[in-house]
Amino acid sequence: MAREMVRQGGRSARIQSEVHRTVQDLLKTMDRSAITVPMIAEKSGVTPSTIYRRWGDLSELLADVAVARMRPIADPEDTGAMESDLEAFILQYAEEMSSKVGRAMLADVLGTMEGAAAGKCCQFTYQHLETLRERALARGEAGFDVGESIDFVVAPIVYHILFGDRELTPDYCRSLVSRFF
Amino acid sequence: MAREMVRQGGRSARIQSEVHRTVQDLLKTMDRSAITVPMIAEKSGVTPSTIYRRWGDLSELLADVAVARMRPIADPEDTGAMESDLEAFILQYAEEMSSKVGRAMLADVLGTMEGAAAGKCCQFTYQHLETLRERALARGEAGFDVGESIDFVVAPIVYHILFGDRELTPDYCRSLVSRFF
DNA sequence: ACCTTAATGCAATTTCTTAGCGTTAGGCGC
DNA sequence: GCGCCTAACGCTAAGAAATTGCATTAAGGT
Repeated sequence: MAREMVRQGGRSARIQSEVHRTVQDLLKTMDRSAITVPMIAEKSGVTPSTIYRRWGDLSELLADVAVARMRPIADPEDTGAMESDLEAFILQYAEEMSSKVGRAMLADVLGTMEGAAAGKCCQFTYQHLETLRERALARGEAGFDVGESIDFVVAPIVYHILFGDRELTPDYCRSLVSRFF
Repeated sequence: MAREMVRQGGRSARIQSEVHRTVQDLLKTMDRSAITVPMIAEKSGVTPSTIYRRWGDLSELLADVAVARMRPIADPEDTGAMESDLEAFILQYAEEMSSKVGRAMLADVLGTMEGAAAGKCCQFTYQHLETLRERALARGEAGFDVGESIDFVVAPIVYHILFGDRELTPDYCRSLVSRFF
């Protein structure tokens, strides 16, 4: 579910954004395990059956909301040099994702194998890295392999966030970046 | 929930293993999203309330089962040399985890932040790697840093499994290992 | 402006979850 | 071994959530 809307204007869109907003509000206020569909329905002024029909179940709705929140609004900061660009991006990425809401979003996105939630969300970081790479090339720098940067830098960060087996200090993140180059 | 049992013999243990077995059976037969607590209860001859009391909810039960399945039964194979040891271990790890049930287990384990499911399961791979390291040292080889091996080899594999953004070929896994050394 | 139909609302039904209470059976001291 | 204590279970009823059919609303195209 969580289908692409066939009708993307008017009431349908209004309900989608209303539901999304309500979910985000609730995520701030309470624990995710306490959130229910009827609860979201009431707070957003929509009947539960509408939510079930459009999103299938709670986990898919949460995944949908998480993906929407992860969707980038701006390109990563331009610091003037490739390595510092990547470092800045990674530090921000690590901070966002390791926060309480960030981990919740990751869990929501990975929690449902249905839909392309995980795929979409990993595309976002891929695109950002691609932007950094092109920017580097435009400057005349050597550039870097985006796939390898994911293996060397992004993957370890995500791993440690998910399994909670290591503190994600800025120093550690920086060491990942410098190890990559 | 999914607490360590206070009483670990007799009926309680029998029920636990019966429920676990039933869950594993169901996972083979049907999609995870179709499995319900009452369903497990009936097939295992246990009342639903018992399951809810012991495990809290379905996701925690699934996580518990997944951790139990991931718990290693034997040390990794001894191939005679450190690099081939690690390669063999990683190839098996990648194959197990990228399978349908493997991905489901990962999702289950990561799906619940309650309990230490994720922590336990990442400890298993840590211990295996530590075994390989000690084995290497006993042979007089240089050994390797377990944490770094996770960053360089395990993390990329897990990342690509979870986000489904890349085919996990044996060649790719081998390249991760050789890149690490 | 009208027509078609996707999408929603409502309500009844089914299914799942929770909680109280009595019963069973480990584990422990004797 | 024998009996006590209580963790853990089964049963049942109440409560909450999920599903489904049918009527209604409102996009989007003609």
